Amino acid sequence: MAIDRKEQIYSTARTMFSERGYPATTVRDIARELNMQAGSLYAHIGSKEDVLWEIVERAALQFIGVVAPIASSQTPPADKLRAMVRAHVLVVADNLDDATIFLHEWKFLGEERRAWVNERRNLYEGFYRRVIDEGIDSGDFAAHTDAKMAALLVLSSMNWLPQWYNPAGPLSPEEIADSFTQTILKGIQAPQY
Amino acid sequence: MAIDRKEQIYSTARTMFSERGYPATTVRDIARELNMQAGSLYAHIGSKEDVLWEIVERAALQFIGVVAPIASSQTPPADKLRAMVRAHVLVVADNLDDATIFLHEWKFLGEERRAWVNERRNLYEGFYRRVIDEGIDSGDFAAHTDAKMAALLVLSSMNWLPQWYNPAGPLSPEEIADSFTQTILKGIQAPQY
DNA sequence: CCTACCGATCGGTAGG
DNA sequence: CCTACCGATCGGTAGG
Repeated sequence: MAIDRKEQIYSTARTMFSERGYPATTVRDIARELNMQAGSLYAHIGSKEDVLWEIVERAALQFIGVVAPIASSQTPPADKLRAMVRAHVLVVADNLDDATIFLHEWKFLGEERRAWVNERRNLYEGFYRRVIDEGIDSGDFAAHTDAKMAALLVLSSMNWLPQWYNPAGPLSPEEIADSFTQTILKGIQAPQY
Repeated sequence: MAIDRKEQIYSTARTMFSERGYPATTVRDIARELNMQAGSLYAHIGSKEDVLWEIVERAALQFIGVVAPIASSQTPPADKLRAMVRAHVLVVADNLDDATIFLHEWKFLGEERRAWVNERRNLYEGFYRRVIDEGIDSGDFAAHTDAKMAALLVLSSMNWLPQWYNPAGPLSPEEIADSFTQTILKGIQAPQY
């Protein structure tokens, strides 16, 4: 059984960055949890920021990797949006700490890395904006729908999820996703004749 | 013109706590901005945490103070919810830094103060849960509405607002509030006969 | 992975 | 409000 020290360091960092935040977590906190000396960490990591970066980058690519194929598929807009939100919520539920760090700790990265994150965020948000535009064009969603605001409503509910979601709670990720999308879809759907 | 040093310190702290976060802001950062020595701050403040506390407490009381009267008024549920969200968004728009700090930096307070914040949060969220319950009872909202999830949708959109709202942007606070509540209200309204 | 340590910086205080 | 300073701690490195 290969005990991968590097994985342990990242796992501990994930928990601590998520709970206390990046600046309030010290390399000594991480080392202590693993019964190591602070300096010994640097046999496995480049810097504290490198650890944050790897977590953030991984999370960004995971969200995009899961949602992009759905966004570019040929599916009716309402079904597509439902599938995207569901995929997103499942990733969050399985990677709560990564999602929290991705949403709140990326600002402590250096300038270049921060710029990279911003690009991916815009890309990701575009997926949602576009499905809603598709729905307006196809007549599935009401013509007066403000695509930007509707996308923001979807993204807000997903981004706030890590703050309250409890894996031990009564609601499954699927139920949460369905509840949100059901209300929002009904809220933006075109009048039925 | 009385230059209130204490107010200047709090004003600077508000900006910095909001932008960099509490742990990443040092008392020397605040002092430097005001052309003071770090030690001189302590003629006006008790501790760094006291400054955070005063900001968080003030924000909490402001949100509750503005929304509670509406929540307890005799108004049709849909109108009431609209008015509550509008009041909330106006407070956020006028106090962006306080809202950000209230939402994200309160966890760096000591245990007692953190508990106080948690109580007010629950109280505040209850206002929204209850209006939605009222609407379900009165038949204004669909009987199958999940009040908890609907309230969460409202609160999520409001809580994410400080992350993207731009006072120089094209949307007024009223327009933002109306857009969100319009979609959500339509999403949870009872079928019309 | 440890010992030992670096320069820098932290929140805060004493004494004017 | 400044000077001068406190003990503690920070991220990180050298040299084994």
